[in-house]
Amino acid sequence: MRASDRAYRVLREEILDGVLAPGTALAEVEQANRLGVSRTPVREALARLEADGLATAASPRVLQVSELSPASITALYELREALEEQAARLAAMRRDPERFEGLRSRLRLSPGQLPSGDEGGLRDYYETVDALDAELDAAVANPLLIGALRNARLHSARVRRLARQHPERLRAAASEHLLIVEAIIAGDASLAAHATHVHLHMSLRHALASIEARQPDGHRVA
Amino acid sequence: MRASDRAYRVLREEILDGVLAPGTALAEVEQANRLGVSRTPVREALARLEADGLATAASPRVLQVSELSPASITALYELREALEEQAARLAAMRRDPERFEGLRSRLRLSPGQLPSGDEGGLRDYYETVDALDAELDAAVANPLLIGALRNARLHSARVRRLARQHPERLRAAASEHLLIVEAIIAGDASLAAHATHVHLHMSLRHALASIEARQPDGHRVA
DNA sequence: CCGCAGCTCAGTGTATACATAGAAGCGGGA
DNA sequence: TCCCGCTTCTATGTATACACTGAGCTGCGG
Repeated sequence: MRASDRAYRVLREEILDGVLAPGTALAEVEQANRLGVSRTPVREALARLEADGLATAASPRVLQVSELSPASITALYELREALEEQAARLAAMRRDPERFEGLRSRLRLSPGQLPSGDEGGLRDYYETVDALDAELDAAVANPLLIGALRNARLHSARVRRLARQHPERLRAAASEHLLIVEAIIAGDASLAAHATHVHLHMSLRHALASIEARQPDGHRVA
Repeated sequence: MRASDRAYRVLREEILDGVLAPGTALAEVEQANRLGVSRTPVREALARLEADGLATAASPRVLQVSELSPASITALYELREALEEQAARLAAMRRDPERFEGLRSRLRLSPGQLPSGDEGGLRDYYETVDALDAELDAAVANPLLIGALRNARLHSARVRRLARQHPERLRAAASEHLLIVEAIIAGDASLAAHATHVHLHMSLRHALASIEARQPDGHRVA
């Protein structure tokens, strides 16, 4: 694999996981030394991160890890609303019903598996959600829309790892996802879109509450 | 200005204008020689173009100017629907009404100025549309959404320059825009979104018809 | 003591040299 | 004549050298 790709993935993962906290300066030489490659691939990786919105140019010469504030999370959900409702609509219109049946089964089982509390159930659930995303992409069959969705998912993953996930919320999310999948299988575009809206609304509410609970003063998250 | 920025802008403009036709290979050395800079800034420019979706990696080593087919135009409009309806909704909710009044006046005058047929009226109209985009961005106040919108506008500009613009269509577009602006001033989010939907529908229909008329066999546009 | 000018230097922006891999063309053999 | 394999060569990927700008510090003058 190319060194620039590795640099990009490492940096991206570190930003998503919070290892590189918001506001951290991303200097070319420093990261090049740390990652054991030259400035050239690092430079390319940083450019990609900036294009993704995970890094922001604070001034012409300094690049920082993007802030993750309640405001920016709300903004993310406004974008997701636009993209995911459209995706759900189009998927319901274009899907091959059979391809979503496996997901329906898995989501029906999820509520029972999640309260177990072990790590396995949670990772399994996220794999199901990822599979749903993949099927949505396949059904939507719109490269531009998929590209925008992918970027939004990047930021979503960051929020997901910041917000503490309670089992009860995950169970609710699973049933929300189930409704979306059922609407898609039924070819009900309107229901798919509205169910997506509901899911995003609940998800945002939970994310904000979870972060607020963790950092009551709001100072540690700028 | 940085050489990489210049390279990016030149290449972008050439792609939008069709000087670099869809399918054209974008080789680093070739473009570097042509633009009079080294490979380094060209490399950065090409990476940005690929991130924009204006260039596509045909194989791991060859980058090409993206195709512009009826299918990809339809896909673009599906993305614009999602983004611009959301933007219109949010703008209607958050706008400072006074900032849109100038646009309203200009759009009311547009139909009378456009039939003149001269280049000035047309350029003036596009400036009005650009100003509308800028006011929308300001009102929406959502960096992520604005970023996605900007990218969609890039592709829209490409379609606009490909499709022949009849004065009658531009007059209709102006009145569609006027309705959107009036809805935003009135704070009517639902109307703003629906008016945007209508505008995009008419615009897509016109664009497809215009391209079909120009290239009946569909061979020159892959 | 404070403010400004000049300097130093760290870090980016660009150019270029080197490494490498993929593709195309050529030659030999069946 | 066709196919396979080798070679060569071109274009990308990476490293590094050089250029330059902007920020911060220091020292002088008021």
